[in-house]
Formats: sequence, C-alpha cells, structure tokens
Amino acid sequence: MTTKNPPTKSATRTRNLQRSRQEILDAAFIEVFKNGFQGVSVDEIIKKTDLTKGAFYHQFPTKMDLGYALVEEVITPMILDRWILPLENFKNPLEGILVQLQKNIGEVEIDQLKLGCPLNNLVQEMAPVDKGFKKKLETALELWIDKIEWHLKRGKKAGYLSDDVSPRDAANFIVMAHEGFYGMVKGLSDPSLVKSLFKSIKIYFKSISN
Amino acid sequence: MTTKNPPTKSATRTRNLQRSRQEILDAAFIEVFKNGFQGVSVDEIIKKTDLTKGAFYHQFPTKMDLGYALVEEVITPMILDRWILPLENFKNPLEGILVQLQKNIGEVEIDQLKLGCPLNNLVQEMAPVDKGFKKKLETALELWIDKIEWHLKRGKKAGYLSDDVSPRDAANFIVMAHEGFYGMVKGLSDPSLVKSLFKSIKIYFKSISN
DNA sequence: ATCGTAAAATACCATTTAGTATGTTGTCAG
DNA sequence: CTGACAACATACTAAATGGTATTTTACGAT
Repeated sequence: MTTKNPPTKSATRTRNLQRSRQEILDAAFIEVFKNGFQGVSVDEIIKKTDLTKGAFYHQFPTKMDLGYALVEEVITPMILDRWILPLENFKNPLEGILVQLQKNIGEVEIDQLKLGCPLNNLVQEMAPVDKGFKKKLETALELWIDKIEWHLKRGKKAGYLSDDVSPRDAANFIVMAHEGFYGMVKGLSDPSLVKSLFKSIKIYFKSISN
Repeated sequence: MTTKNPPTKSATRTRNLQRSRQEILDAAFIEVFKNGFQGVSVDEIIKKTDLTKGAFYHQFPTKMDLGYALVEEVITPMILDRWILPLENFKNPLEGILVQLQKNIGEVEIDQLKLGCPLNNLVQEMAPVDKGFKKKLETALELWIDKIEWHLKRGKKAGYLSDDVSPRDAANFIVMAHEGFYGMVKGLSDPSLVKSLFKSIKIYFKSISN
C-alpha cells in the first residue's frame, strides 16, 4: 500500500508547496543578491521561475515576507555552512577562520565577490528601512557572532589564544572584518586588495594568539 | 555702479541655480541616507524642498545623475572633513584616527549611527547595480585610502609605526574597519558593541605601532 | 469515481515612478 | 524699458509596481 513512488512519468513534475517555495526562494536570492531587495520586483523574480504570481502570493503574503524568508531559510543556513560548520575540523579556530576566509573569499571568482556578502548587503540596505527585516537580520548576525565566540572559547581553553583576549570582543571584530572585507572588495577594483587585507587580518590574529 | 546688494526685500529670495542645486542635494542626501537610493523617489525629494520637479530636472538629467552628484559634491567633502582634515593636528596619525573614530562614532547619537556611513551605504547598494555609480564611489574610496596612507607614511617617518608595516596595507585595513564598524552598528542593537570593537581596533593599532 | 480543497494560473487594478512637454516668470544686457 | 533667455512651475504620460479577485487544476481522502 501507499506506494510513495509515482508510477512512471517524469517523476516530480506535480504540484508541491515546498518545492515551489524553494524555487521562488532560490530565484529571489540570486536577483536580490544582484540588485538589492528594493531593486528587484516580484514580477522579475517569478519570471526566473516556471511559476506565476499566484504561486508567489500563495507562499508569501507580501514581498517583505519573502525578504524575511530569504534571511531565515537561505542566508542563515548559508552562513553556517560557509563560516561555522567547517570550524569543527580545526583544533585552532583562528586557523580554521583563516582557511575559510581563503576558501570563501580568496578562491572565489571576482565577479561573484563583487556582489558582496548576502547578509551584509541586506543589513546595509534594509535594516534602517524595515523593522521586521532588522530583527531577522540581527538574529542571523548574532548567531554568527555567537558561534564564532563559542569556537574562540574552546580555542582559548586549548591554549591557542592569549589569556587576556575576550572571545566576545574578538568574535565581534572578526565578523566585522568579514563584512568590511566584502564591502571593500565591492567598492574597489584594486586586484591586490584581497591580499593586502589578508595580511592585516593575519597580523591581528597573531596579536591575539599564543 | 553694479550695486551687488539687492535694495531691500528679504535678501536672497530670488532665482539662483547654485542655491537650488544645493537645496536639492541636501534634501536628497538625507532621504537617501535614510532609505537608500533605490528606496527614495524624485517626488519625495522635491517634496522636502520648496522647489518642484522642473527645478530638479533642470539641474540633473536623470535620477542617476543626482546620485553621482551626491557622491562627488556631498559625500566626498564630508569624508575629507570628518576623517582626513583633522589628522593634520596630530603628529601621530594613529592617535588622530582613534580620536576621530571616537568623535564620529563614539559620541554620535545612536539613531544617527544606525543609518550607517553614507559612502558605505551607497557602495553596498549601488556599486554592483550601476557602473557610473561604481566609478564615482571607487574614486571617493580611493581618495580616502590614499589620504590615510599619506598620513601613515609621515607617521612612519616620524617613528610612530613599526618599520615592517606597509602604510598601504594599514590604510586599506583602517578604511575597512571604518566600514565594518558602521555595518555592525547598523545590524546589531548590542549597546556594548561600539566599545568592544574599539578595544579590538586599539589592539591592532598597538600591533603596528612602535 | 468523485468531491473538496489546496496549489497555482490569469486577468486585472490603483498607485507610484522616472521622465517630458509646455507654460510662466525673474533677471540682466543693451 | 524691453526683449531674450535662463530658472523654475505645472500638467501630463507611459511603464512598472505590489497586490487582489477570480478562476482553473491537480491530488488525496473517502
């Protein structure tokens, strides 16, 4: 009974609320990433989809709600995936952070980098404009900082960080450096910039290391 | 002859191209600062003025041109005024930068801070969207970095900076820290954040000082 | 098989938007 | 004093925008 597999046919070509939601979120993420939230229209988003406006407003009451969902369902998992989870593999968290910086910034094509950081983009654009946005964005940012702080704490216990450094202060500064990093790359074309900023971050890391 | 003073009357209540331009720029700066460039309309801007659309489009061919003028005629002078010119008074540029950070960030009302840095806001929002914007913004950012670098060089000559620190690298990092600073304050409500970031910046400054 | 409902499509609307066309008025040279 | 032109005002438009009203269709339960 209840054979979950569809008989034949091209498998998953039916109606599916979750799939449609994901399809809209994926398309929206790209467009918002490229043009900003206020710079993209609902029509443009659904045009990148094989769905229509009816499906959009069946999922999201307003355009703002799409924005909130972007932060919670796309951007937050992306941050954890790129910046937090990989740190598990490093005994020294500072080393792990540097490696991830190298992977996520140093080794990414410049065209992608020019679009900035999805989270930071929205913070800069939407935090002062809409309170709902600000709250979701703040939650994501705090999560990021909290996780970094947690890893720094264990790194400190393991003796990698100086005794007189506050993990919270360092976590704040590190996330700040991430955002600043993206911001600078976005604004400048200087090809030596990434290396230059890297050098300075390493200097800071050394100054808080044992 | 040619009595430049108007006879009586409320003095400067006549037509004046420059004054009108400045009036539009001032109003536009505030609105764009609050809502982003794409988040504000020409109609809203002129509503904050005692001029009309005719005056606006007499000054600026398009809305984009207003944006360009904002960068060149309002934001760039503001940066020089806030972050560069005051450094003349300090033999040690690092000390001057810290003092200006304190003045321009530490002592400003939080409501104002929440709006971010006018330059960084536009970089994040408009650099990937419009090439004209990107060019103007890049010019402004480069000017900022160049001036900081110049002051660091003289500071190095005077013996305040370590011999092995590159003024260019440090200048890049310092401007990056400014932008990151604003970005974090914009995204978070943590009242201890400013002090926390300050501490870290001081640590970095010490690590490149003699 | 069919029926109710959720998922999605289609057509439509009021408002807002950047920009234009044209009219009006202040100012200044002669 | 008087044109002439620059500095502005007013009225308008075509397109885009977020959102809605209504209809169609797939799917699971019975």
